Amino acid sequence: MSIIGTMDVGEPLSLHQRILSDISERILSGAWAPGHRIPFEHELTAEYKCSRMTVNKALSQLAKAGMIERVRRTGSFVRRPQSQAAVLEIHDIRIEVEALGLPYCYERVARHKRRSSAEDRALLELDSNGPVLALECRHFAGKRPFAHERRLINLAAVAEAANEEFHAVAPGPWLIARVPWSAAEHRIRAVAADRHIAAALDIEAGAPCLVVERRTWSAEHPVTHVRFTYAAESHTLVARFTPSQG
Amino acid sequence: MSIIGTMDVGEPLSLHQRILSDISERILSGAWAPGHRIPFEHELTAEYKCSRMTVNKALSQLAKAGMIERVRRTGSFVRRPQSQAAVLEIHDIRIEVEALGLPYCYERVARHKRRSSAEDRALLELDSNGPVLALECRHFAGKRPFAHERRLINLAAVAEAANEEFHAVAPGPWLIARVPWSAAEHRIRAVAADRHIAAALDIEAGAPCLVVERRTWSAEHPVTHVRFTYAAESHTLVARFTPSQG
DNA sequence: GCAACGATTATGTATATACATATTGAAATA
DNA sequence: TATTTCAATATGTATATACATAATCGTTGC
Repeated sequence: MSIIGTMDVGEPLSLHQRILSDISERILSGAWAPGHRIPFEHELTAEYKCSRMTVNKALSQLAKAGMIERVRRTGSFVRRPQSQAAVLEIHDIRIEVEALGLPYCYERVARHKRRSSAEDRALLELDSNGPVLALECRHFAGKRPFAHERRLINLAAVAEAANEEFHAVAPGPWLIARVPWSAAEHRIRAVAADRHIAAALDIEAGAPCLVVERRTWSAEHPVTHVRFTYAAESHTLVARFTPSQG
Repeated sequence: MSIIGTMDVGEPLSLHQRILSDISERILSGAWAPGHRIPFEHELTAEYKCSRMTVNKALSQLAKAGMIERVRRTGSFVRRPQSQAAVLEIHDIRIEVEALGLPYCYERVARHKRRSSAEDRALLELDSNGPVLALECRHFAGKRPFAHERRLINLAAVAEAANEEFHAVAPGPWLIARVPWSAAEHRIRAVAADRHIAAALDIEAGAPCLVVERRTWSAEHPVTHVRFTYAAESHTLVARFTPSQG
């Protein structure tokens, strides 16, 4: 799946693809258990009647994906699944709402430009007290509030944000279209709604909420920190697996 | 990072690695913005004084990773980051607890073997009413309950589980060591603790909790469904980024 | 018996080459 | 002018080859 890419049954697979899917299928089905030595390159060369380079490319890819481990002079071995790594797709909120079949609506609640406070610097992992833009927004699914957004943008990294009101466009898509980001860190946790959040999401204070925080860097520079808060009933994150690697 | 692998500065990079890191660095830094046409293979061949095959392998890898898009006769182009995909590592609870520097302790609360009920079949996505093993466990960090586990195991897929009491070993590691799994789906959400969970985790009823549910398949067969519940203060999931793909 | 050494072997990396394939752009034709 | 055709071009895939590198095995020498 993830490693192999989509397998169109119709078209003729390339040799590379065929070797890849054959082997990973045998591993994932359990036919070749963890620790099993898979055939040597020269054996696969014979089996598939192709050059060693072709086999090598496929096995190297499986090794990079973490499904097998290769050791010189000894052979290639099926690795046991180690960590339960999953790919979590965190989409734009508009897309999530529209996937529910509900009309999406966005509201900018507040916008402040200021010198970064100590708290701002902690959230952004910023050294200097340069200017930041603080935003508060709400995202609606139909009439109901779907998510609350509290965001800081480092104006040293994204100067043009200072001229944007964010009345019509949400800061998330605005930033994605503009800033190539190179790293991000997400933190996901459950919290009880404080009064402010409860009012914004139209729920009871103390009700459980899902909080997704994201910090984004672009080439070493902190770009933005955002905290999304969802009412418990409104939202579930779904992560699809990947089987491999340690 | 994810695509490039760890970059040891000390050792001499292979040409392949050098091309890969050079190009992705230029993309991630923003020097080559989304839509930008990166040099043709024959130009890179000249720049790095290597064969086209070497360049091709590197570019193919970047394309597979979703950083660039390649179109014949036209060139290769930097893709814009589309979805905020993040890799969420869901480790074994013992490892998480020990990472906190606390002693880990496991308790099996209950164990029932039964024909699958309608609810069981819904959770496992099972068709037939074959036998299942229902387990309830608690995981401790020091003296405090850290997580509550409620698990169903499909005995049709893992018959040997019927003979295991799970007194000494937690079902998670036991299964991982035995069953090669090929797919998993995670659902993450916030809930209020009901009375049962509240008692198990030693928190107030109604307190916010983080719930991680996982369904696992092995070669088309449902293997297990597990629901972990964490008290809000005790746990934060951390997901690291990946920049690319659509 | 044990350490040192070299031969063997499987993988790692790179090259030159060949031909297939998709797309563009210009020339030829209707 | 509109359409078809064809050559040029960049990528896609595969081959044969070469040499490097790491680990193992068997032999030799102490």
